[in-house]
Amino acid sequence: MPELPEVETVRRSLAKRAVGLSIVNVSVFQPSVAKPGPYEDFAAALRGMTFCSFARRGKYLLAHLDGSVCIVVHLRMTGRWVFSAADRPVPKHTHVIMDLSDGHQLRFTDTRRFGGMELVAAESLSGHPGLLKLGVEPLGDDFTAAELGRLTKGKKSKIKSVLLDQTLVAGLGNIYADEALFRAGIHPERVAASLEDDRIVRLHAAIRQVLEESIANNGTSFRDYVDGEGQKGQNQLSLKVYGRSGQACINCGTPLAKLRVAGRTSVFCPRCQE
DNA sequence: CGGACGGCCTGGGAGC
DNA sequence: TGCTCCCAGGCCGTCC
Repeated sequence: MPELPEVETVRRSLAKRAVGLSIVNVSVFQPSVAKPGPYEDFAAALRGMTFCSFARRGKYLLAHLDGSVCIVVHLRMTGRWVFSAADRPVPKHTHVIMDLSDGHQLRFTDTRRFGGMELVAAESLSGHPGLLKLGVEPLGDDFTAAELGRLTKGKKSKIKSVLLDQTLVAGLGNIYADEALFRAGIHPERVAASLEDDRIVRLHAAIRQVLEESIANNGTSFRDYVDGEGQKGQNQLSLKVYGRSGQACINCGTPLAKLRVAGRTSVFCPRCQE
């Protein structure tokens, strides 16, 4: 499940490999993932353009071309965007292939087809409906403990819901929300407004810590995630609660509990988190 | 406002 | 072995 650290890892690998290369040809095999349609126009518009830079906002990947156009990519659950040798076998569920000027290819593959790419003019980027509503970048300077305090103030919803709300903090998903709450000792169902100042400070630090650690480990490859060169990450080895329901808490040995919060499975320690 | 739920999709695993 | 069912969870839309 690509969340902020995974998207950031893809961004870094693609920036390393694809910046400076231009698009020779675009093949679209699944029109619904290439917007706006018709896909022939999508392909034609990209032909001849050069990748200038790769940016990230929340879980969105932004590929800037020629300073005038941006490919807005969201990997959702199972999306992959991989720089590949052209003679490597094309994986099942590959929906878009871009042939690059050095003979390599950029391949967009997405088993479940929740993800996709959208061509947006640079001047319209700030008005993109997905990007427009995004909240603060959790690794940016604007995300302070005081800011987290403002975001939770008066919120009657559960803290897990707040952390997953992309319009408040952009980039956390189920894995890092659970991991951050565990490190901060906070129960996922705690009402956000009820958190004491010291808990907010701990949570703020925990969020940045779990994201930074995961980026350092090239992301979490629990199921489908790979980076921009098809490599798995290593952060799954550092997870303390996600996917460990029923196993012993690393702090106190209590079996980790599982609960459905905000429609998602939440794993936590019933003793360490309150 | 907040929460619950369905829809979008496929594959892997459990259970029979 | 093979069938059915459930689950994985990002985001949007709808409804209460």
